[in-house]
Parts: sequence; C-alpha cells; structure tokens
Amino acid sequence: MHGRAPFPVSDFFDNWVIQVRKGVIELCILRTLATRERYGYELVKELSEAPGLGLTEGTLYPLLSRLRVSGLVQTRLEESSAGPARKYYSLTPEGRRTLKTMNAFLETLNRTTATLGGTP
Amino acid sequence: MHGRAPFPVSDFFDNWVIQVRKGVIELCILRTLATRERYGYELVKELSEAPGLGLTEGTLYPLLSRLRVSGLVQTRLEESSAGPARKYYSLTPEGRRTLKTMNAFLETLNRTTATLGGTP
DNA sequence: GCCAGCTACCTTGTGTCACACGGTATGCAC
DNA sequence: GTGCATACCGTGTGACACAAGGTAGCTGGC
Repeated sequence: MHGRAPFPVSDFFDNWVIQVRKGVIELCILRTLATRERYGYELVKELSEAPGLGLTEGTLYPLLSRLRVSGLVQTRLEESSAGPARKYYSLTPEGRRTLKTMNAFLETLNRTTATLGGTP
Repeated sequence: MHGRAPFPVSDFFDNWVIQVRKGVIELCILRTLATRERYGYELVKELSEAPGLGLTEGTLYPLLSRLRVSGLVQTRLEESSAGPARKYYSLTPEGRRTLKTMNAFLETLNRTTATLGGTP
C-alpha cells in the first residue's frame, strides 16, 4: 500500500490540520493583500492552490466580512467587463499595523515550538 | 513571576492569537512528551511559561484526555512522596508517527506562508 | 430570443475546540 | 485544624473552518 497522498490521514490528524489552518489562513490573506488589492474570487483561486492551506469560498467570504467589520480591510466595488462586479479588498492602516503584530507573534511562537522538543 | 507577553492587544488580535495557539499547543505537548514522559501538573508548569503559548490547566487536561482517547499518548499512575498521585503521560508508537506527520505538515505550511507576502 | 456554463458573491448548519471558572482530594507546616 | 501548595478533572461560552447550497450577472451557441 503505497498510496502517496501529500500527507497520510487519520481522525486526529484531520482535525488538527483544520485547527492549525484556522489562524494561518487569516495571516495569509492579510499578507497577500499587503502586496496589492484583490477581489474575493481572485483570492480563492490563488490561495486554494497554496500547499497545505486548502482554502474554499465558504471559508474565505465569512472571513473577509469579519476582517472588514474589524476594520482591517476596506472594500471597493468595480464593474467588470466580463462578468459580475468585483469587490476589491485592501488593507487599512490598522490592518497593516495588526499584520506586523501578527508576524511578530508568530515568529515568537515558532521559536518557542522549535526549542521545545526539536533540536535545542 | 508574572511574565506578560510583549504584544499589544485588540479585539481581533486577541481572537486570532487563540486560534493560532489551538493547533500549536497540541504539537508542543507531543514534542515535549517525545523527549521524556511527564505528569500533567509538570506540563502546565513548563508550558505556561513558554512565550506565546499561555497554557492553563483548563486547556491542558481536556487536551490530554483527547490525546489518550485518540491513542497518541498512554498514562501511568505513580504515587508521589509529596502530594497526590501523579499521572504520567508518554507517547505511543502511533503518537510518534503522528508527530512526525504533523511536523512535516507544519513545515510545508510555514514555507507556504513565508512565500506569500514575505519576500517574493 | 433562450439556455447552458462560467464568473462572482454570500449564507446556513454542523462540529471542534480553547479558555475561564470552579470543583475535588492529598500531603505538609504551624 | 487551618492554611497552602500540589495534583487532578469537568462544564459553559463563544469563536471558527468547512460543506453545501443559493443568487445573480455576462457570454456564446443555436
């Protein structure tokens, strides 16, 4: 049995993956928006192919709403010549500030986990 | 001592931190147990001081139960000369296997997030 | 005209989980 | 015996990813 999926699966591992992604996905979206604005469907296309993320529309859109309510992103509607109007998302100044803090925290956390059982 | 995390707080950030920790905490426990067995209270003392983790008893004990039910850790009771009996937790073979898979996945995820908005 | 198919957005229901708070019990110092 | 540290565990709350489904605009074939 050499079924070579990227990662083997089990009950516990599947749930763990979901939990791990929870925080990372928000960070990925903010980082992606930090380079330039995007519209929702564009984000889905890009991030659904990122290894390990596995983003879907049902995850992204509620998340973007939360980010907007929290004041981290702002939106802008633009007519498209080929399809429905697109809603572009971009970072607010507070969004950029928060992103910096998140990056710092994650770095600390990574350093902590690395020194626990890995190679001190 | 009262080591307070050196990170500013906000509504969104606080929730995000909780989400990020969710997956990492399980990994930290498994990694810690990979070096040698520990009892619960010992784990709380050690991991509650790890920067960024902020582990408490209410988080740890249900988590250890879940790990035991999932077959990743096993327990052993031992009388203590100074206090109540201690329940020692150690990794099962399946626990070690799962830990390896988790490490591999997290490495992939870290590489993905690093290439998103960091340094293209 | 009309319908199939892509683009683009969003909602609802289900299940998982950290954390705060509280509870129980043992041993030791005074 | 009363306080304090040790050591274990459970419940309630709220947050959230994900699957599945829904709405609507535009284009091309006929």
